Amino acid sequence: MNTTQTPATGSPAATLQDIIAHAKEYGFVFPSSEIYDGLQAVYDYGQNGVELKNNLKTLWWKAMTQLHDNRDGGPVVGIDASIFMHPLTWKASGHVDSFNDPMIDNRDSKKRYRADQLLELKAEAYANAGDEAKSTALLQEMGRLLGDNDLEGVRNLIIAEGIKDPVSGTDNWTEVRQFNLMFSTQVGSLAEDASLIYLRPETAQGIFVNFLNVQKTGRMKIPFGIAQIGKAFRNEIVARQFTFRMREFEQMEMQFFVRPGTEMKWYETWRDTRMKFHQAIGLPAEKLKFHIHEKLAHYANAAVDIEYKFPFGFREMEGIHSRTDFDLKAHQELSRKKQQYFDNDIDPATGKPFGNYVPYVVETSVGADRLFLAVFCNAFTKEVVGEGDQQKERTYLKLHPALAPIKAAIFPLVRKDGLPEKAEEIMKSLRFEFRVIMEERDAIGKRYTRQDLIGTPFCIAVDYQTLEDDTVTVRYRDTTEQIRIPISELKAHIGQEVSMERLLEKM
RNA sequence: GCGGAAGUAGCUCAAUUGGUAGAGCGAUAGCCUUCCAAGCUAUAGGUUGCGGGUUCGAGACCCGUCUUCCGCUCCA
Repeated sequence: MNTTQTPATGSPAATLQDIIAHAKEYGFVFPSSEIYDGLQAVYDYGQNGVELKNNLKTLWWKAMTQLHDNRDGGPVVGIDASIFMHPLTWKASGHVDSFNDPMIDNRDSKKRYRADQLLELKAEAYANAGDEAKSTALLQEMGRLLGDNDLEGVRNLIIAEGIKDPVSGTDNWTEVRQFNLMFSTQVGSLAEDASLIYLRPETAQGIFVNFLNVQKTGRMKIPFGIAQIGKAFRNEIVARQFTFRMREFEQMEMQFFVRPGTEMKWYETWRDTRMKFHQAIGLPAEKLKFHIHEKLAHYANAAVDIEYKFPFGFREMEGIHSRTDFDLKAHQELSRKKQQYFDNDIDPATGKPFGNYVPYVVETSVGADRLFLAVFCNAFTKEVVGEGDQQKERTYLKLHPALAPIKAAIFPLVRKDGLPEKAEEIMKSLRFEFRVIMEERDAIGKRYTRQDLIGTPFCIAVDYQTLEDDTVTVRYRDTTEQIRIPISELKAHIGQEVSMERLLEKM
């Protein structure tokens, strides 16, 4: 896997290591707090990475909100909910109860067990042997220890009870660990008054708890959607593969509220809409596929992933879930606030309005960091160019111009005779429209290459002819070919290609 | 979590048996220059991931630790 192969295209295959090295070397992704040896599974975006990521987020936002209005099946509006939420939120969502298990490993068998289940089995054995008192006492002791979060006590109890691993037959246990999905912190400036809250493990709940706020204040009619981009936090058991699985990550989620019974139609619609998005931004169809979930989460009645072929294989990039009315119903029960919608549309079956109901929800959830990684991997290109002795390797980022961090670089051919001044004039006229930079140092070939490495789609060269007739050459990144056009046409010419509109039109 | 590999300048990598840490590229400043990383000059940049040990002496050997990659495992 880590050997460099030469596929039929003549380009050496890019490995994840090449991509990680490139991402760091050219200011896209840095390991977090690297000067302190980094922090596992946490990364920072650099000066170019943040531009690319922002472009992806903007594009998603526009694709969701601008392209879906009330004339188009169902509008989508956005919100920005806070990361802190009332602790009961996570009780309602199921995150507190489902992901708080005390785990213990046996060092000899390498098997992992739930510590509470081991003790329950032992208690059951006592009960079966007729010693009800001992069984009850054990369960009570376990309950007390778990209640106090005394994990060492739980381990001691397991050993004291002589519980052995059924596989290895030994009691060579590791310490008991709580595999908390969620990060917790305290709210309250005084320690004794502080209460425990969580950093959200998904952005979806911020949408659910605001469902009625948006519906009422926006006079929204079902079906409609609420979109949100925001950070979420999860303690991953195994954090691996660069930015693919991070502890702090950014989600781009949209919850689409529908009339019960219509959810499968909308599920299919959104599944196809989202696939089109990924293809429109330049991810090739052969590197994308659907993966249907066989095992469904506690809240879903249908689920499919859109997977991208990363250098380490096909992996989930986006999930489309039919979440039923699970979340709104759970919030309704726990908060005792109705999460219902009165549907005035006439039901053709009865001739009466559909009436009150808790809406069903179709969710699309894509990881901004995973989308970034997919786009970055796909753009990373190594090509052998030239012939014979002139042959050399060329590396560049084949990013769609609308996604590139910098849209155009302006180079005076030489640093004299007024060319730098002319170049600066052009730069200043273009920078109101898009991100441009000017470079005058070093040989022009080197300047072209530097821009190739960060994916700048256009390089504008100012030469002596420019001084005579106000034309410049525009060099295309992917082909290195050049055309000569008047300065007055630059804005329109480049603007056309770097515009997000061209991408949105394809969706 | 288990097993394997690695960590030396911004990057890629050297450094014989344990004996003064180097090169290329890149970067920066200046000069030169009419188009694809290739001219000239100068400069900066390293307690060899971190901590301990062995030794007269450790980049190298030993222990621990952190980080990364690969394979398995896990992932509502």
